[in-house]
Amino acid sequence: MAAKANENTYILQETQQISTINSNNNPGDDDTASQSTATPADTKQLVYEPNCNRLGPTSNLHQTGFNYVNSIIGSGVIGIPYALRTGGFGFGVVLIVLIAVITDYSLCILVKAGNIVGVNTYQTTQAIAVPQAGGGVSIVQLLPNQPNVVQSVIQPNQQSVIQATGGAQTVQTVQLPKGNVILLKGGQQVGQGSVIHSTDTDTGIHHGVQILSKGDDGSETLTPVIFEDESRKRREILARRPSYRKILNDLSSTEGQSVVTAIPAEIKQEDDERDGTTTIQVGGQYLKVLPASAIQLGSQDGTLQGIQTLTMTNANAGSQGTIVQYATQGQDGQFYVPVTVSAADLQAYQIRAPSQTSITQGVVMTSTGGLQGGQVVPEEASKKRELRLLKNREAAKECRRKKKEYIKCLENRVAVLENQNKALIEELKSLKELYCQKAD
DNA sequence: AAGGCATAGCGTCACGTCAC
DNA sequence: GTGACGTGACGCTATGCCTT
Repeated sequence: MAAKANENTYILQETQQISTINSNNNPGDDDTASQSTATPADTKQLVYEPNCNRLGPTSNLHQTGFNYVNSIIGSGVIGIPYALRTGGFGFGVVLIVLIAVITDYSLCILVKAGNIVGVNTYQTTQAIAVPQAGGGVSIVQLLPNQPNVVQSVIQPNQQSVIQATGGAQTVQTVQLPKGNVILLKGGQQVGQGSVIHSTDTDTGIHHGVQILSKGDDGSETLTPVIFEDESRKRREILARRPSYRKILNDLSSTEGQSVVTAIPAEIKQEDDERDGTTTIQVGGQYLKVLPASAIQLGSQDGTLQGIQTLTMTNANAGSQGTIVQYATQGQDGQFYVPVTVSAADLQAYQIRAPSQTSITQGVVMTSTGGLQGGQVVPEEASKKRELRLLKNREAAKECRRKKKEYIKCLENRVAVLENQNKALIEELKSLKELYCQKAD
């Protein structure tokens, strides 16, 4: 996809927070790039992020000026980040090159000390940065192989303009106010997952960069740019296998939800308003307390069908009740028998088996901790294993439930962000129209 | 109706993490 | 070090949908 001539507009909005770009994660890289450590002797170096979302490789640096960046070819269209050490500037800033592949063309964004200083779209881009007295890159020339030239005048912390002349894929106007939204027009595309290496050592705050691409058909896509350190954090989080309990606890705390805690340490109780039953937590498990009247051994039609095992384990040394687990051909489950129920009473406890299951295997009842109703007393090892399996079974259920809830949360968040993106696009539209009117 | 396929849910195992 | 817990991975089963 070739960018149409004179139809490229880049607008940055809001304060770009990238003030120091500190690359890392490059195997073998000494990772010393910073504003204070880079020296003119430093070789300009692209630092490759092996784990970043990127396509293609090819970056070659030239000692003169900026760097030489080959475009990355790929129909997938993806942002490709490289951090630069640019000691050649004499003041040791670290720059970023973000390449957004546009099929055969690339978008090159150079970020210096809080400002994006150069934007270009060429198949191959070569840039020269000229430092100015007082610090900062004030003039940037992007010199592609083709006769396209982009010149920019960058003033630190001020709106800057880059202009280009000539060539079929000329960038005509690049505006760089304090901002972080890049608007592309003229059929350009920027893929998801673009990454910018950044570390704001002063504030630690990163504002998301979003790239708005406008297609030939008028469609617009706003693409968030993921900062490298955010990406790294995400990878770290993923590597640590986050606990959905923690996630959901966070969600619960933010959403004002609470957990019942007014029950003694070992057993927590809460009432389920949905079905009127009571749920207790025993050693981390959540079990439903069933009154004798509610428990019937046998299906609704009175036949014993489907239950293969009925296991009773006393998780609390017989002082607080017994966990009863039943296994059927179709569905397993468990419930909690309070301590007030005697062994004789237990005879009255019956399992309300799922209606779709059938009981033909007989019932095996085992118990520990004083209840003598069982027919088989398992050995210690098998008892422990049974308990472990029981707990793990419940834990797996809980984990899956939380995972589903978490995924729903993410989906909701996606919907919210999509709406926000739409709103931002509309805002950009209106601002752009306003700007054009004033320009006229 | 039968078979194939995709999907969801479950139980279990293995492993990492954490608290003690 | 050890046990408890959470979670990914794997295999199995049930269910629904589609095709033949």
